[in-house]
Amino acid sequence: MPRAGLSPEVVVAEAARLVDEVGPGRLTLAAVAQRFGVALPSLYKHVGGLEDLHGRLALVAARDLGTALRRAATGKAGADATAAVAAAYRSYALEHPGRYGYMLRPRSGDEEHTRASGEILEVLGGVLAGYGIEDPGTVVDAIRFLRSALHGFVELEISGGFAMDRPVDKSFKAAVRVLDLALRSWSA
Amino acid sequence: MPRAGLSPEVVVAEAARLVDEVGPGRLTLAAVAQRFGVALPSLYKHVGGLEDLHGRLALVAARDLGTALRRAATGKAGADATAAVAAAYRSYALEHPGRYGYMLRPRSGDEEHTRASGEILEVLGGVLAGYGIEDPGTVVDAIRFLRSALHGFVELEISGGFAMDRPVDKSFKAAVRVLDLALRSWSA
DNA sequence: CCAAAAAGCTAATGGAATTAGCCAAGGGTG
DNA sequence: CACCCTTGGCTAATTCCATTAGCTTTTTGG
Repeated sequence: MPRAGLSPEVVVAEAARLVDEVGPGRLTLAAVAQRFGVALPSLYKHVGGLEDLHGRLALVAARDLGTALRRAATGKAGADATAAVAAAYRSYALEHPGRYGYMLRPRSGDEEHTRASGEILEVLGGVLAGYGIEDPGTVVDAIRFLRSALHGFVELEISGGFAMDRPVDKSFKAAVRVLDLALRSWSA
Repeated sequence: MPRAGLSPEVVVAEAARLVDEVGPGRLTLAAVAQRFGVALPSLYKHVGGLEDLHGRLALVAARDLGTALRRAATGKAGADATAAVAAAYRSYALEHPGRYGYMLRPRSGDEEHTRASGEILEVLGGVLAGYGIEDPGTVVDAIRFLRSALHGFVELEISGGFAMDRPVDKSFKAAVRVLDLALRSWSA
């Protein structure tokens, strides 16, 4: 029997692809194994089980989203930065709805996930810097608000929560506009 | 064997209580049956299965949240209404994190859920009316923005996404303040 | 009082996760 | 080159859950 060439990274990457297709909550080790043409228990040589796999997906999502946001934000400031980061956030979530759904459910005590999340927050903090928001408490409030709006929007969009007869793109544009507005006048 | 006095409503209510305790994704028919001291298959006399139960929880959540918001909004306008509705939204989600997690995952084609969601949107629309937002497209945009911010905030809070050293209450107050600000200047 | 619907039950099936333990592949060392 | 031992696959067995089928008892309405 030739070997399948698995590794934790390969397994997680395939699981991520799979979950983006079938949706979060429908990820099974059985389906992952099938994709590799491998028996289910073989996966346990690379990941610790289903829970562990979920946690690894959370890490992948947080990391990839963080780098996407970082890329989008570089060289921009103010409204430009807000728009670019928001668009990147939405794009990532829409293109990877499965893994995105796991992002907020890391393995408890996952150091790396904490770091990856910190990267996301740092990018958002960088956006805020362009608005002259300085006071530490205020920065946290603004980051939380920005993240809430972005997360809420994409999750509602992914789950089909925007059923009214109006292009979601337009609503997103409007949301970005008003986010910029809110940030500009935050200190006031 | 005496009867357990089950009914669809009773089963769903108990499942809702259970899922608020154990968290969404950890709801099993086995656990529900155990709560009633009943064999698992007995539940199938009242609900159509696990998927069906999920959908019913989604309906309960949408309905209850809708009435909570409606109550909070009555007799208020402008910033008061925004604050009251936002607080009610957050309270409901924090007190019922399990069922809240199912709210956006109705059985496909569930008429009643659509109606219940419509009630929520109507309340939010009522809040917007107090800000003089009139243009239909704009109203939809604003409703979506408001809902995104609220949903995103409570979901991040529930999932432990607010780890930074700052009381979440303060951040929520700030979010409500800036939401009011955004709505006031939406037309501008 | 009886019949039939409703509400429980047990039994059987199937799928998924997990654990244990076996065996071959293949890489490094003598 | 041969050997060993780590690694990565396998099968088998267990457990848990969901689901379906079919039986029995309760309840209720005529």
